[in-house]
Amino acid sequence: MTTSTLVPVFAALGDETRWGILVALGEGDASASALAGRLPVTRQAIAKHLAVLQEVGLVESVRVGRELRYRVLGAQLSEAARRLDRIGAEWDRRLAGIKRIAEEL
Amino acid sequence: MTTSTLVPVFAALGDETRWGILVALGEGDASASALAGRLPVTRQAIAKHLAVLQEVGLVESVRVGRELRYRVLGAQLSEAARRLDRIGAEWDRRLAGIKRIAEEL
DNA sequence: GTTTAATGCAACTATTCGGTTGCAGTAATC
DNA sequence: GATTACTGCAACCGAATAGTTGCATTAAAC
Repeated sequence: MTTSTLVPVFAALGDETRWGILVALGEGDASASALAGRLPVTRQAIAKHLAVLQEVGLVESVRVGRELRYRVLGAQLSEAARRLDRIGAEWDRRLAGIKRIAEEL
Repeated sequence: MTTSTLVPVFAALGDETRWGILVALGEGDASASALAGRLPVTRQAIAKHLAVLQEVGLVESVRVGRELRYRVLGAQLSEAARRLDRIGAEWDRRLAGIKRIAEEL
């Protein structure tokens, strides 16, 4: 159960502004400047958030002329979801086992 | 797509120590004091983390004599995973749509 | 080539957060 | 009832973080 790379992903997802960015990017790829026009924070704040999101692989960037466009990587979200679900299921299995043992006493 | 209650859950999951607590609780229910014996932080630090985890519904507590035992709620993890997966799939669908439109130009 | 519009970098601030120590309260146990 | 062992609360500290402003840089557009 390697949670090594998983924890930073959740940390990245644990911020409202970053979700605002992800949702905005869901409408289509956009640059930090473009996003700044839609969200109530400065371009620089958004650039920092995008760096965090890119660091954990939730977005990727592509140069288009003089702008840097960002794209959401939905597959990475699904991957994190899959791993989380397996951990949750494992815990339920163990708890069920513990409960069964307790009831047999 | 109500992410309202979801974001704090991810914030809670974005900390290594809290994962340590969750994993330890996976071995069986335990009190903050008991967990302090297994993890490299003080009982009070663990108590704070447990409060965070309980706040977002990832653990629940039960009084047993003079101790407060905590239990992991794996189903909550799975629920969060399910919601995350749906969001990821939705984004992939949108991106595929955008890509298709772009290719048709 | 000058202008324009984007990104990159740096410094600074306020707040949050993870952690600690210390002590008060409370409920079993003997 | 005194002791023991757990929880609860509060103050404090350092580091990280979310945000800002300001300026330098770079590349397109005219």
